[in-house]
Amino acid sequence: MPDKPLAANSRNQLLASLLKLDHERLLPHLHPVDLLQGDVIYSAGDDIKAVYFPENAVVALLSTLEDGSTTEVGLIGREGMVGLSVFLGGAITPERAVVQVNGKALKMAAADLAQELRRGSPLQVQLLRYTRSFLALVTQSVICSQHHSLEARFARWLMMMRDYSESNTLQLTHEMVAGMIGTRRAGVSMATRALRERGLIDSSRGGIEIVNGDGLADAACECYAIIREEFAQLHNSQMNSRPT
Amino acid sequence: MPDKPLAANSRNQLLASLLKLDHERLLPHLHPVDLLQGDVIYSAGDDIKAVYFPENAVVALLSTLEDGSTTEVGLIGREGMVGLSVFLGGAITPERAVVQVNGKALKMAAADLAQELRRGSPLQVQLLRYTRSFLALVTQSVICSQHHSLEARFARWLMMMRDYSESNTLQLTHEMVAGMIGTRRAGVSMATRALRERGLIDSSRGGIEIVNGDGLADAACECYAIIREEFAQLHNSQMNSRPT
DNA sequence: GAGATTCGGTACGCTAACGTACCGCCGGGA
DNA sequence: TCCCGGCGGTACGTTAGCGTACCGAATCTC
Repeated sequence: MPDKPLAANSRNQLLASLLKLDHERLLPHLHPVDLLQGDVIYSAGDDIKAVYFPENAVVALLSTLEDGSTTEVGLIGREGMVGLSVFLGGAITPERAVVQVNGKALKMAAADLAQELRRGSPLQVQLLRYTRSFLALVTQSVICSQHHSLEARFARWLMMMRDYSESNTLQLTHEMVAGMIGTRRAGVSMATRALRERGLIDSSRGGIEIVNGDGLADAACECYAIIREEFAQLHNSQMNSRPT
Repeated sequence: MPDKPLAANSRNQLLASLLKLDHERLLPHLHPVDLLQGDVIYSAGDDIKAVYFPENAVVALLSTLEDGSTTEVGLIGREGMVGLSVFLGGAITPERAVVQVNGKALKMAAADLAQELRRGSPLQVQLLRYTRSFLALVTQSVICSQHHSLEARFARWLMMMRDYSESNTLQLTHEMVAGMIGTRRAGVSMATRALRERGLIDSSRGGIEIVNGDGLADAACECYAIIREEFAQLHNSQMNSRPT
């Protein structure tokens, strides 16, 4: 099975898994947008006016507590959609969605998505599957943040960012990472040093480079492999239901 | 709006929200079963042969790590369904499901559920809504286990169990609680003592009694109120779409 | 009622991570 | 070119929670 997307198809796997017929019906409602790192797509409690199908952008869902501390509860990339709540029957989003990696996405009005789903679109089945994988991701994060060390979680997060962005070079400050994995900035600095001393990453001001992906995967907690497996299955099922 | 269920309706809110017509069509496929504390409904990786709509039973979803440590990632009661994965397009369950509180549930073959959904049942919409709330629950647990103290999480958990079981008396050992909130047994013992000294709970061998619910709610982290609110909304929407 | 088993209380040393703070450095803007 | 704000390195005291272990009490079994 070739990995090359059909010309008419989006690089977003959710959309790419649709039959050409369905995909073409959606096309007029899909508007390409550029997402820039730091862009806030939704704030907590926002009405969702549009959903986004990332093509090569990566978006993080952040949960915030009363005291201001935050933790990332999910990452969304090519395989999914930002704004799942709309699909699940809600109008507002409980979390902040922030762009982590620059890239393109296809924007669609929430109303258009609702309309498409009402007509019994195959997109429904794909979104259900994606919801399942996303739920698995969040679920794993619960036990991960309960039992795994900062360093192991950091390594997992770096690997996931690498997979999502398909790049070994990540532009981010320790402060941002701290907000993602839910710790202090100083903790990230120490974990960075530890991983650098093990020869797994290289770091500079505002950036981290992964120099030994395999090693970093070993340094990551088991959650990395589990989540990877879940999304590999999702990817397979998306590819299999794809037109030839 | 009376809280008294219609004679024909189940005490499970998901089912109760269906139109009489739809509900009656499902009836032949719904088999009452008694769930006993400790019963393992699914083990991790199991094929899901049946789903369960709890009426007054409470079921916990547990995630387990390689080293054997466990954490509860979700609770399911009257408002939902055990076996969401089936609805989300999966055949196997990633987590263990264990009965926490004795009670009745309605069992339905996975195949029957799939069939019902294929015919475009209103159950679909209800399950989507429930999925949304469940996802919110898991999401909140991520940030909770990252930032809140053992004692606060314990208090939250007790309050949630109280709400689900509608009883101030919970039968459970410290060991079991430890497996739920993902800590040591000894930690639960200490937290129990702390809450008892504050006059919020009473404890005996194999049991905990909540003597001051309001106080315990205060002792719980903010996550309790957030989740409660989410499920209150779900409950409202379930009641509103219910036949009169 | 004796013996076995489970359960809870408590203690000890230990470590990961916290909150905080200070400082030097790099890089962009005036 | 200088300055200033952001960023990262590092340190210090503190603490929550861990792993472990031991003991007595409650409960179950026969």
